[in-house]
Amino acid sequence: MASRGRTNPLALAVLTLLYERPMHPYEMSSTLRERGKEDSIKLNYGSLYSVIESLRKRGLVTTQEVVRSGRRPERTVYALTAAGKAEMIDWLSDLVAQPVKEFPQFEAALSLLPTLPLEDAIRLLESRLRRQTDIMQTGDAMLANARDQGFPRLLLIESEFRQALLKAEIRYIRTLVDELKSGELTGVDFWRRMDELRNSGLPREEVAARVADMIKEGTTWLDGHSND
Amino acid sequence: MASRGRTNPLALAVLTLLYERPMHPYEMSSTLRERGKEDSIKLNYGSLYSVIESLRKRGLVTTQEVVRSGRRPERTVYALTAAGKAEMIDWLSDLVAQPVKEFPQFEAALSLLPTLPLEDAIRLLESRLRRQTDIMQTGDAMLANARDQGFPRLLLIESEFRQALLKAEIRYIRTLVDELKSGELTGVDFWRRMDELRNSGLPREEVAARVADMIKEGTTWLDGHSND
DNA sequence: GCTCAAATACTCGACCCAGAGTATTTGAGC
DNA sequence: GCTCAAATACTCTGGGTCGAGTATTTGAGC
Repeated sequence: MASRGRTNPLALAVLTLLYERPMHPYEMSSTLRERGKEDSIKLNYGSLYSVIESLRKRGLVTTQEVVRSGRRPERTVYALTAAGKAEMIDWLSDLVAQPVKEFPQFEAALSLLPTLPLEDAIRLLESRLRRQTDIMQTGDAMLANARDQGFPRLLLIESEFRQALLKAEIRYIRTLVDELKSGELTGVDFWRRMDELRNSGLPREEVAARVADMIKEGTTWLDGHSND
Repeated sequence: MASRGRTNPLALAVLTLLYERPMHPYEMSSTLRERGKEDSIKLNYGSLYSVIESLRKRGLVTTQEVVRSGRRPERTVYALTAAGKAEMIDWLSDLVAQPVKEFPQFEAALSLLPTLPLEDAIRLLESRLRRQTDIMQTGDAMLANARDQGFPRLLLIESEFRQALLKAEIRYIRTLVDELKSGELTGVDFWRRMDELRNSGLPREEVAARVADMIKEGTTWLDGHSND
């Protein structure tokens, strides 16, 4: 298995493009942009040229020819090798079938949320909700429009997927805000006491100690739930 | 706004830990692990030491003391500065309130899916569904168990959130598989014809041309839907 | 009191990536 | 036919990240 260097999905996109026909890097970037892939695959020039060079070193693509029109920079045209085609199929199949653990920033933020005062956290979450709702509506409008134009849904599944996740996110946060406000989420009472402690300028070590205690009180639940 | 160098959320986690009390790096990593944060914030030693060094350079933490017990390596204890506390609050607030565009690998995979033969794609998606379902059940069991132990839900919101997204993902893929099988998703008919073309060893350029045509036929729908 | 695995505590180098910078050419509008 | 913005086509550098490697110490079990 040549599963080294499967970090940047942009490299996979390059392989799929060269599966269609030989291309030079700049053309790859414009094609990806035209097809709307830059919404799903992070694309920037620096990375593009360096992933292509790394594919070449690994023997997955070859430089087919170097053309020059006028005094423009040379355009190096790349083509897919047999190994490249195999790697493309293997990598893509893997991405489809194997869920990989990812670390969305907002999940990190949630895990640190009680560091902020409760009231602030609620305000910030509500502000996020408004923005998310805007994004969701724009996306839905775009999809509806595309459908009306007769654009095949097959080429929009990644956007539909993103919208589905976005909606789930919104639903979860809405519920969370409600439960924070009503205090029905267990631990919120404690959060309130923590905020009071922090406000009434007690020695920070005292506060820290109590906080640590409260967090500790129940860490026995930690058992293996690995996924790779 | 000192919003440079807000790349790795691990740095934010470090700031929140030092907000509780001074610590040395290894203790930070064990604390994060104990509290189950490594599920939500990617943690590895190499990054830990380098993000701390970068925080120090930016004046957000200071080295408080260097202790040595026995002939063990020295432990450098770090503390939060005033600027560090401000940055922590600002950064965390930002993460909570501002949705950031991310690029999950599976979304990339979906956007390239029609590169694979239809039947293979379906098989792979079904295989993913099985794995996702397993992960989901493990997660639900873990959450139920924690709740039974009296563990405060407040400290589990990031896991609840992850489960909510996972379930949405499963729902979407289930529907997608159904629609691929029934052919009710527009464009699947075209996918089938593409597969036939590729199978009946026609000149690759011929195939490529027809594929490109089909993809092009409808790219006018592309209008701005930016979010940053 | 000996052994060996696990925990403690970090270091290092190779690779990867982002984004600003560079230089030319085309083409729309006056 | 001149100008200037947009498109074409990359290059370079600095910083970030990963994961394997190193070296000591504790402690459980025989």
